[in-house]
Formats: sequence, structure tokens, C-alpha cells
Amino acid sequence: MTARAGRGSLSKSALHRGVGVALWRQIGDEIRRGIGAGLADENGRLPPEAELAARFGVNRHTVRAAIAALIHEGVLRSEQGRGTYVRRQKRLTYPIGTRTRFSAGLEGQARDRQVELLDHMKEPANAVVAAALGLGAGVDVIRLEMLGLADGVPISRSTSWFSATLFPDIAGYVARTHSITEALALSGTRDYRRASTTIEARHADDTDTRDLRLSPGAIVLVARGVNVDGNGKPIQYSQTRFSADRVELTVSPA
Amino acid sequence: MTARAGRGSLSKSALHRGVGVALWRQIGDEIRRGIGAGLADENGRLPPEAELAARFGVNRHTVRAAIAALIHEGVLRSEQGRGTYVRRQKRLTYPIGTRTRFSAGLEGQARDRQVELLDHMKEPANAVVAAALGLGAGVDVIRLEMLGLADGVPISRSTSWFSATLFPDIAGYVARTHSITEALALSGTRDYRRASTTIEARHADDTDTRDLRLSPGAIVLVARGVNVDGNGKPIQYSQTRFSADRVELTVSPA
DNA sequence: ACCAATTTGTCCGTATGTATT
DNA sequence: AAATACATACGGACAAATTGG
Repeated sequence: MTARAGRGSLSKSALHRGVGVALWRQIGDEIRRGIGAGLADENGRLPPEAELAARFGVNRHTVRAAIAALIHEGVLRSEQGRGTYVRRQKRLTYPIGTRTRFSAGLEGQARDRQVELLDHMKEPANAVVAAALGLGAGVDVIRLEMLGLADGVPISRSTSWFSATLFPDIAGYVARTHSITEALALSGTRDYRRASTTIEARHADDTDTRDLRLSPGAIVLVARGVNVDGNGKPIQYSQTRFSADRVELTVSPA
Repeated sequence: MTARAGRGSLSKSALHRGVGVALWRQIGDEIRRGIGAGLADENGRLPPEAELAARFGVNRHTVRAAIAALIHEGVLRSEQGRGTYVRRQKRLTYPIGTRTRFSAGLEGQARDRQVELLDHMKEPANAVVAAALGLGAGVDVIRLEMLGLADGVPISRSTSWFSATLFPDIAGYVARTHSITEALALSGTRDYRRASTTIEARHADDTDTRDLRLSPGAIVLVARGVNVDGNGKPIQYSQTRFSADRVELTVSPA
């Protein structure tokens, strides 16, 4: 999309009827994608409903249903007599690298960034967590449920596990400092780095729609990874869900 | 998903009515996601329709519609009196790193891997391509449209741009060798590495659904990046779309 | 102040698709 | 397989707000 010649042409995209996805939703997805690819003009104004209807080959009401959904999502805003406008133009770029830290990574992209601890608990590690942290299955771990915000908008929703014996007080530190980096430092781990990350994409489930304020059918990017300390010993396993509409990930070398 | 306690529990996920996605399709998406997360047993057998219906809180007819669609897509296969089975179990893991090469990256995960050149052309670089390759806007570049397959299944669909003056014969080389690495070597560039990659996720557009054989509403992972030669000079800008159902990306350090 | 053109908002009715029983 | 309820899609008509002459 980014590297296409056209100026707002939105390639007469064929809609598919009878495939279990309503036309208005397909059109909504097209409009969402079209934003930032020249569909809206320089003021963020969309073409009028009648023109969009003609372009998609549907009734104006169907376009209106799509726009209504996007307004409900907070993507668009419309004013009677004036037109329909895009609310947020740009997507945040979140770095995935050896030294990823939430706040530092978004520096310069959002005025206000913060991490909120939603919940925490001690529990026995399941097979995946145990393997990732190099612990025996069933060993106690501490799980943190966190929400990352940028300028008040939910950006990421993560679940992290730490060894309960090595980081018994991690939850309190995170609650106090609002920072994993500082909480680890208070626990005695001054430095850490990302050992591996896998990235997948899927539809938002209801946890995602609630915590990240998404609409059903929205997409989340899921990054799973392990942080290790200076000696290469695993200290944190985490799984982070990003709103695909609001962020893109960038793999930085270094 | 991966790191959740349950064995096949599939978290009573609430379905949403009136959101533009038919229930049978939502259930289909859930089943697709549930595969590989313990929904199917060790033989790849799904729970019986009646049980799925109870689990999702819908009528059995609706589950049957979902299964029928997944059978049509080639994800499931069902046998009267025996049950419904998963065709492909695992998702491929595609490495994104400094030394990403399609075929080598999937080694061991698929018996047969190949890259097919769908189309190629010479064109003036647009702003994005020119910036990525460090060329002046409007300079001629060669664009390659490629399809990556693993065991005959389309995995990735990429568009790449090369400087037309530095790599005038790249299309022919790729067509002959079915490999970017070898085509670059024939052009005199023995070594290259990935300088940067950004990853986003979005709904499949009709190009994607056609080339990657996806159903509308499916998700694609989009990786955009630049390859540079030994001296750090950009030689290739590419944009690759992966089927999010079939592939996950992994960021390898090194 | 007025008018015409443009654009979104609301209402009617009808046909088809989806989901349940 | 059939009856029912609701969501989706279409078509047309008009009201309400904005813009510019």
C-alpha cells in the first residue's frame, strides 16, 4: 500500500458477498486501509458518501453503516453538511530489538507514555512459561498484567512472568515505578536484553477488545519473547498484544 | 494463546452479534485459532459438532456452517461417523533478521520451498521507494512481484524494487534461479543483509486473497524492509505480505 | 439576507441472508 | 424441512447543516 503510485484511487476493490462478512464491514476495512494511502485529502477529509458508494458499487446506506462503525471505533468523525474526517492520522512505531523498553521506544512519538499494572498474582508455571524461563514445570512464578498507554490511548496489553524466587517483589516495584526497567533494577538486575521475539497476528478476542478498546474484528499483533540478564539467564517471559491499527513494529538491528 | 493454562478449554469466547461478521465466520476464526492451542486432540481431531455448539453457545447448524467453510478452505476435513480433522497442524516460523533468506529460513519446516516470479517491470521510483534505496525520485527501478511457497501452499507475496542501473538483469536471474540470493550473486553482489524491517498487520485486500488464497476477512502480516550490501548501500526495498494464519515471524538476533 | 449546491442525517418500504427452534 | 426473528442491503425521498455566491 505504502509504495503505490495512485493518488487516492483505491483500486476498485472487489467486495465479496455471501462469505460471512457483511459488506459494510468489508468497506469499513477498506476505508481504514485507505486512510494513509491517499483516500483522505490533505485535511483528512474523506470523499462524500455518494462518491464512496459509487466507488464501491454499493448503496449509500451501506457506506454509511461502514462509516458509522468507524466513528464508533474513534477512527472517523463526521459533521453534517461538511463531510467525514479522519481522527488519527499516524501509527506509532514500536521498536522490537535487543534493548526494547516501552517508554524509551515511543519517545518523541507521544507526549505522555505510561505503563499501568492491572493485576498480579503468584501461580505455578505452565509448560510454556517454565520452558521459556528455564524453570521446572510447576515452579512458582509471578504474573503481571500490564497496559501500555500513549497520550491516554491504550497501545499494548501485556502479560509477563518472572521467577517468584528471584523477583519476589517485582509487582510492588512495577506498581510504584510504572516501569519494568526500574522494577528490575530495584530487584538487582541492572541490565537486560531481548533474546528472542516471535510475532503473530490474529483477530482480537474479547479480552483485547475490552482492554485495548478495540471493536470486534479488529486485529492485534502479538509479540512473545524472553528477556535475559547480562549472563544470558532468562528473567522475563512476556506476551504483548498491540492494536494493529495503532502501532507498527520495527525490528531494529543494534 | 500459547501460554495459557487450559488443555483445549478455548475460553468461552463471547461471540458478537450484529457486528458485520456472521456467527459462523466468527466461530470459524475461533476454530482456526484454537487449532494448535489444544482445541484438536493429538490426532488432530476436533470435538464433535454438538460439543462445539454447546461450547460456543450456538446451534449446531451454525457450527456446521463454520466447519463447512473451513473444509472449503482446506483447513479441515471431515469423515462421516468418524469426526472432523485438522489438515495442517503447525504454523511456519519465518525468521526476520539481518540474514533473512526465504528458502534457508524455512529449512526443516517444509519439505519443498520455492520462490516464483509472477511479474516484473521497469518503472520510475515513487517517493517511498526512492527514499528507501537512496535514489532520486523518478529514477528507474525494477519491480519484481514474487510468491513464496512451502509444500505448494502460498506463504508470502512480496513486491521488491531494485535500482535499474545497478541490477538491470535481476528479473531474468530470479526467473532462472528462483532465488533472490543467487540472482544478486549473479549481479555481482555476493553478500547482503537486512538493515531494517517494520511489521504491521491488516486485513487482506483482494490482491492478497487471490495470490495467497485467503478468505476475505483474513489477516496478513506485512513486513517492509531494506537490504543493504557489504558497504551498507541499499540494494533492495521490499514489502512482503504473509498469511497470518500460516506464518509467524521471529526476530532472530545475530 | 437570501439562494443554490453540497453533504450528512433520518425515514419509509422491500428483498435477501443469517440463526434459532 | 419449515416457521420465525433479526441483520443486512437496496432504493427513493426529504430534512438539516454548511459553504459560497
